[in-house]
Amino acid sequence: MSKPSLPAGTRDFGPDVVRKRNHILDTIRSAFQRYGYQPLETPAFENMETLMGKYGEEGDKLIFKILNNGLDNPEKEAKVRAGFETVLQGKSSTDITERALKYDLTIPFARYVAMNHGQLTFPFKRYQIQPVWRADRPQKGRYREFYQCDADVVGSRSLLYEAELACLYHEVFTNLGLTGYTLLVNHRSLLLALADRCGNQDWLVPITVAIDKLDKIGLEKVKTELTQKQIPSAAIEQIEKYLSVEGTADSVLEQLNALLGEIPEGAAGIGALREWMGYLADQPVSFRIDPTLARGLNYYTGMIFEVKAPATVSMGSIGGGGRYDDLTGLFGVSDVPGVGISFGVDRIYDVMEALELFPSDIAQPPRILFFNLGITEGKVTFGLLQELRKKGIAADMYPESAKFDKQFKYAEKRGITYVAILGESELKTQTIQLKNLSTGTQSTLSHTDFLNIELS
RNA sequence: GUGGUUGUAGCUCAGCUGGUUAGAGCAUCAGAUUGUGGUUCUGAGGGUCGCCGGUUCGAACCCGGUCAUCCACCCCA
Repeated sequence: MSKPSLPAGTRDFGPDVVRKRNHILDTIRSAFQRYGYQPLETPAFENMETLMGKYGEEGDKLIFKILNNGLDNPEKEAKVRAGFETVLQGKSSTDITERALKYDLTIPFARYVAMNHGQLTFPFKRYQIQPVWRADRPQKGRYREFYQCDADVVGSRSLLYEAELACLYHEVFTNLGLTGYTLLVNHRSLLLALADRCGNQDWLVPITVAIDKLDKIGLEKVKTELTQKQIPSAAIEQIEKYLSVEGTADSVLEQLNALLGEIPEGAAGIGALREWMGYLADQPVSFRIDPTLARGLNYYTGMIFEVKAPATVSMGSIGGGGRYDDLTGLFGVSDVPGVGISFGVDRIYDVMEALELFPSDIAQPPRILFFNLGITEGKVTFGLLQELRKKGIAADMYPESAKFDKQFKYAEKRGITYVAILGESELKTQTIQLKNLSTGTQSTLSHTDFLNIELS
């Protein structure tokens, strides 16, 4: 029997961790509800065709596939062998795997909307807090099973929603005490306009992939990568101009206007950002327009968001989102535009742990531990224990008669402040001793007085 | 998927150029102390040195493989 172990990239969450996670999840959930989003849950796994091809080529590789049952059925042997050949060629075959674990919450949501669009009232706002799975190689801040918290609204093109989602980010991170975050925004149309300016809109993907790395690898390496991707040098000059844009939001938009304003997509993107900023003018939301922000998921078409953790913790992005014009079109229902954001709870947890942002009173041990001093005494003690529990006071009792030393130490380890002692002599006098472990004070009380006590 | 790091007690780690019986701190258990904890003292239990093979008179240590781990790249929350 080998030692038990966990699959790579997964974790158990002990009591302390769950409490802290719940603190984050509760903060997010209550904000979602205040903004009028409704809860939704979808299955852990979906049909393969629901997920495949939605996240790009890289994404497909990272989808966890579930092996079909009954592959040993002799009647299916030919099919299974053919399917296996397909898999060996690096493709996927539903003859081997027809289901896969969900990779994010957005695509399953799109599937849900496509299946239920007849019943839904638009604009439909939903939030969803569930685990997702990625067959990535784990490393810092990257897990194979992690939670996403998404808020999306479908059925409207109004930029009011982009504005409210920015407020939502601000509210959640402020309530968590994570004030050092940065909200980066951009508009896909600007990137499209840049590709156009360079001479070919098909260059959108290679250009965005390269410039997205600017702050990581520097301008020279970005230019090298663009050259390698056969982007002509005249185009790279344009890109370099685009990348040099910086400053306040207004100044960035002005510079972009000079660069891309003549191109319809450019004008549209700049206009959208201006309108969005108008809604936020009197809101406490802070953000930065980052023309290099691209985001990998290829279904985004409008504004895109990314939340960066404070630079001191090197954690990369702890949230992201954007507008997609036609996500449900992938499932045969067109004309349902949407916009949404996501919180990466596991990374937020890591960041808050690193910055020591969790409140210290997050542990909730029972208030009182009843000592166990024998079966006869225990009967009375158990009765009092249940009375306290009925009154809503968290209390616990030591399971068997043991030395005081042991019972005291147990109370301390669990962080319990009060112990209640009912032994032979208290049994006779129908009293109980209540001791406060942090002050050391102790008093003898009648049972009724004890049950009415106000704990400090 | 590619490259590297590290695997020694429940946890964090020592362990010399290969040399008798592999250590420490914390944790656990017991006692000092049979109805009053935190501190202290004493003692005990706990290890196939990740696993498999090789070199050697001899391997925790050197070599090969393998598994796990963490980190970086790719990509991403």
